Order: sequence, then structure tokens, then C-alpha cells
Amino acid sequence: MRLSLKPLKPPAAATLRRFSADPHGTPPADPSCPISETLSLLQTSDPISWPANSTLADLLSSLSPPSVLKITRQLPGSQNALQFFEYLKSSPHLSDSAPFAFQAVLELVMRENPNSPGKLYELFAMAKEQNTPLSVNAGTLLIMCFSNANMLEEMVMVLDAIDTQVRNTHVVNLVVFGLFNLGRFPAALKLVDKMLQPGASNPPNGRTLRIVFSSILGKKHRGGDLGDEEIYDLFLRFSENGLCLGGYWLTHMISRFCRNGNCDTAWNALQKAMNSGSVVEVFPCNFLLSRLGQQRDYTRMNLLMNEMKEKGITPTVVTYGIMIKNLCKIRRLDEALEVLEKMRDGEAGIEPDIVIYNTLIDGLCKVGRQEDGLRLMETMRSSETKCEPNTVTYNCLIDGFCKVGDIDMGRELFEQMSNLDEGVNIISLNAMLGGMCRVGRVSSAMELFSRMREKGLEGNTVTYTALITAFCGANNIEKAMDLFDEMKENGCTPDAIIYYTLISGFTRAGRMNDAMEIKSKMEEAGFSLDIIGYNIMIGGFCRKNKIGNASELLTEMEIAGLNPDRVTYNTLISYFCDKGDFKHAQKVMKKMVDDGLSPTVVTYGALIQGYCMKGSLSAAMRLFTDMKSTSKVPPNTVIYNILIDSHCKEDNVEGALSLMDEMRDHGVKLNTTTYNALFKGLQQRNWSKKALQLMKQMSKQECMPDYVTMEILTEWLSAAGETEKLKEFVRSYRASNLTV
DNA sequence: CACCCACCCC
Repeated sequence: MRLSLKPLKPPAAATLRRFSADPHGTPPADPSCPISETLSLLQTSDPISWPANSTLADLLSSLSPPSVLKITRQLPGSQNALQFFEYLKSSPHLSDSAPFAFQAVLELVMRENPNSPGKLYELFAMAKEQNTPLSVNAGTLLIMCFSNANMLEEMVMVLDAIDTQVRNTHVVNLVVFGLFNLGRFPAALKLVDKMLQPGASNPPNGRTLRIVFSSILGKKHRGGDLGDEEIYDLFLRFSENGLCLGGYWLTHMISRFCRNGNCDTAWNALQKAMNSGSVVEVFPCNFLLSRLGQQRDYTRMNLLMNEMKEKGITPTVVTYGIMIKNLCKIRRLDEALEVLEKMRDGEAGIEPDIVIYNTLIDGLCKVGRQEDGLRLMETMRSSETKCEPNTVTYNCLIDGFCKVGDIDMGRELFEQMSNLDEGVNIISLNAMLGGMCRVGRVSSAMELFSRMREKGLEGNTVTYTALITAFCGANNIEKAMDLFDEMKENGCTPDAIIYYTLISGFTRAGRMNDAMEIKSKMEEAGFSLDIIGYNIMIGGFCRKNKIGNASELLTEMEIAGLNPDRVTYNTLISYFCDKGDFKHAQKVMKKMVDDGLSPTVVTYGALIQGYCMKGSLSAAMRLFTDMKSTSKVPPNTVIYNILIDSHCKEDNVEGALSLMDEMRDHGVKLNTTTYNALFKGLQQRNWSKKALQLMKQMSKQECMPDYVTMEILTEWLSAAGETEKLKEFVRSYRASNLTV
């Protein structure tokens, strides 16, 4: 065994001093006291004379081992103490006291040489060689000293040298702590495991619990590769020993479980802690509530909230924030606002903070109540709550207004933001650009982007995704690709989303080779297509009549472990139906059902459309009747639209109109396509009266006409001299604040 | 506890 001679760290020296202090103080030199008498005899005689001194032997045999410890401590130095120890050890009747004297020797050596654990090790090795039992206190001293000197092996050797009969939890804890502290997780856990065994001689105590969990949850060793399940298992085993984690480290553990998505584990652990009387603070509850909210597990959220109430755990503003956020998410804005009111009335005992306001403003915007959001921002300004609107407040509102197409309002708010401390950030820009792109104002978006870049605000992946989506939508694939390259040059790492965007853009443009190339690049970057991505590309190849390529992708997809879903099957069914190949369509449909996927309304739509295209409207109608009677799939707007269009094309306008009535009776919404088909049919018959009636109905239902509607009506009605009615139709949309 | 990006089938 090599001796380490690392210097002792100062804190260790302090600990040792504390440890070696005599708890009873130095006794007065009283000749009637055997301790004093022995001590003075030792101090006044030569150690060589001790073995022959019968008075000394008599005195010592009358003393208890702890008294011997006291005496040894007061000898003039470690050298002298060591001689005393040797003397005790070699005297048959006194050898039981030797381990106590040895402890004092160690204390003295430490005091004399605070920085040489090596010396201590030599003494330890000597005692071991001589088979002197190591007292638990002496062992503890050595372990503390070796632990601080990073002398791991030595530390474990000392522990092993302490007789299991006298070994206590405290000393085992010291070793466990030392091992964890130096990152020796497996060794530390092995010791802990021993302590946790039923009937263990050194069962864990509260300190063991804290050592273990601060080590595995603390930042220093990042858990030492322990998985959440292993941590939870330890937690349970400690609980079984009556030691349930609470407080700070419980919070850490729950937050870790939640962060890793192990919600059930977090739930079980928190339940255990709450029901075993541990100190459960509000913080772990907040972590779990937040996670449950993400998973939309409202049942458990409510259960937990009730439990918190029962256990007297007071919610914080964060707890309220989580509740409000989730009410917003399920679009129960009025209830969320009620919570705010309660907070403002002082009923909750907690003042709302800026996050609460921002959550609500975002929630309002996301359900289309931008104006209410704006008003709430004004409330923030006027309230005495020190909640001035910040960048996030504005970002929520900008996004809200942009999402409903009110770009101008978004822009106004965007400009107002320069008054804020933080001003606009990348999220403001992205919300604004996204809005502009969605309404097709791509050049304005590009202008704004370059203006912001001049001011030093660079775009990120999200920015480029918005722009690339817009250019793909405008079929300007080249520009989209340029932006993609620019983005990479600017140091933005493409994420999976931007690859999906490009793949979908290329596919829509019918450029399957380019789409395949992006797919390869994506895979090189470490991403892989998801089921939606495969569906997009399979659909793209089908539209190009390249069923071979589609089939290859299908195989690849299944090898990758992705099963075809309803959309995949519908894509293929639609392909065969479009070709009039109903035999293959049926085959695919059978496979779909065999896979446990029932046909959807889209499946029926594909077949019905196929029959219509083939000219067998009667076959289409038979299927349609089946849908209504035998299948559990009720026809939707698209199905009706296909049939109405087909009836009109066959000049059966009456049939089309009666289908329209049926839609109304069955509560199926009419859309622009429905009206367009009907207008075309009515135009063939020149039934302008009926058309005017439908126009009224259309505007009443706030169904927006598109360029197809306008083309038909303009041509037909101007010729029929109904220009005024047409103008009225257009005006009706202006009045309802919609733009035609 | 708050804000920004994507997509499939009729």
C-alpha cells in the first residue's frame, strides 16, 4: 500500500480539533482522584520503568477505558502517548484500554501534524498489524482525515478495520459521504445498499438520507449516471426505513422526474412524501402541477390541488400561474379571468405578477379576444401592482393581432415597443414577420427583416422558417432555398421543422427529386422523417403518378418502425380511386381495416370522388347512402361538396339543391366551395333568382366568397343586369368588417 | 407560471 501524503485541508483540521476536545474539561490535579494520580505518575516517571511499576498497573486496572482515554490525551506529546499505548498493549490486564489510548495518540498526532495524514496511516497500519482493535472513535477520526485528504482506499480500509460490533451509522455515513464526494458512486451505493438491507447493523439515519440525495441530485456529479427509476427506488427504500425525503432535495428530485417526463414517478414520489409526514414544500407541487398541465392530466391536477389544501401547503403565485395557464389552454378564459379578479381582490392573499397578466393576455389572444387582451394591458398600466407591460406582453398581443390578420395593429404595437426597456426582441420580430408572411405580404416581411438586421437583430431558425414557408407557399422555391443557405451561413443550425417545411414546399411544387435531396440532408443532420413527413412525400409521388417511389418510401417507413396510419392509407386509396382502379383501392382499404384502422370520412370521400370522376354518380350515391345508414362516419362538407358538384355537372341542379337542404337539416356547414359549385350549376340553368337567394344566405353565414365566386357572379350577374345586387353582396362583407 | 416556426389524405 502506497502512502498518500496529501496535505490536510483547513476545514478538516477544524473538525478534528472539535472532535478531540475533551467534553468534560481537564480535571483538576487532585491526588485523591485516580485519574490525576495516574497522570502525575506517568508524567514523572520514565516510560521504560512503566512495565515494572506495580502502583501504575494497579491504578490503571481500576480505571475505565474512557478514563484511560482522558489520561492519554493529557500526556505531554504524541511520542509519549504512543509509548503509553505500547505499554498498555503489552500488559495483559490493560490491553482492553489500548484502543482508547490509541485514539488519543491519533488525536495528538493530528494536533501536532495537521497536514500529514500519512503519519496517521502509518499508525493505523501499525495497529492493524498488531491486531489492536480499532475503536469507533479512532476509526472516525481516521476516516474524516482520509476523506478530506482524498485517500479513498485508506478510508475504506479503516472502515473495514472497525469491528462490525462497534461500527456505527455515523462512521459509515462518513465513508458514504467521502465516496460520493469523490464521485465513487458504485462503491458509495453499495455501502448504502448494505445499510438499507432489512436488519442491517448500521441502518441509515437522516444524515444518510441527506448525504445520498444531495449527492445523486446535486450538480457536482450530475447524478452519477443514476436513472430516475434507480433514484426513485432508493427513495422508496429509505421510506421503508422510516426516512422519507422532504424539503429541498425532495423538490430537486421531483423537478428532475418532471423534467425527464417521468410524471408518474414524480406523482408516486410526491404522494409518498405527502403521506409520510415529510416536509413537502409548495415547490415540488408546482413542478408536478406544471408537468401535469402539459400532459393535460387535469384529474390529477385537481387531486393534487385538493391534497395541497388538506396538507396546508399554501399556493404561491406560480401555482396560480399554472392554474390560469391551463384554464387558458382549455379555452376557459372567463374562469381564468375570475382567478385574476380573486387575486386582485386580495381573496387569494397573493398579488398577481406580470407573468399572470401575460399568461392571460396570451390566452385571450389565442382564443381570438385580442381586444380584451389589449384592455388587460391597459389595466396593467393603470393598476397599482407595479406590473408595467413588458416585451412579452407586447409579443403576445402582436402575435394575437397578426394571427387574426390584423397586421396593421400588430405593426402599431411593434412600433410602440421601442418605448420599452428591452424593446423588441427576436420573438417580437418573428411574430410580426410570421403574420406578414401568412397574409402574403412577403416583401414587407423581407423589408422589415432587413431593417431589423441593420439594427443588429439577427434572425433565428424560427425567422427563417416563417420566410421559407412563405416563399414555398408562393411557389418561389429558389428563394426559399437561398434563404435556407443564408440561414446556415449565419450560423443557425437547421432544426427538424425547417426540413419539414422545405420537404413540404418542394413536394407541393411537384419537385420530388429536390424533396428527396432535402430528406437526405435532413437525415445527415441526424433527423428522420416522421409519419407526417412520409405521408407528404408518399402523396407527392402519388400525384406524380410514381407509385413505385411511393411504395419504396412506404417500405422504408415500415422498416423505420413507422406504421402506416389512416392518412397513409387514404393517400393510397385516393391514388387508386383517381385512376379509377377501384379494385386496388378496395385492396388497400381491406389492409387498412386489417391493420385495425377504420375508414374515415376521407376514405369515403376518395371513393365517392373516384366514382364521380368515372361518371358513376349512382355508385357514389350508393356509398353516400351507406355512409349515412350503416357506417359510423357521417358525411361532412367535403363529401357533400363532391356530390353537389357532380350533380351540377350532370345538370341535376335539383339534386344538388336538395343535397344542400340535407346539409342544413343535418347541421353540416356550407363553405365557399359548396356555394361555388351551386352557383356554377345555377348559372348553367340561368336560375338567377335562386342565386340571389343563395348570395344572401352566404353573406348571412359570413361565408367568404373567393375569386372563383366572384368570377362566376361577376360574369353572370352583370350580363343578367343584377349589378346592384352584386354590389350589395360585396358591401355586406365590408359591413361585417370582413375583407373580400 | 408568460411570447415566435412546420406538415399529410377527400
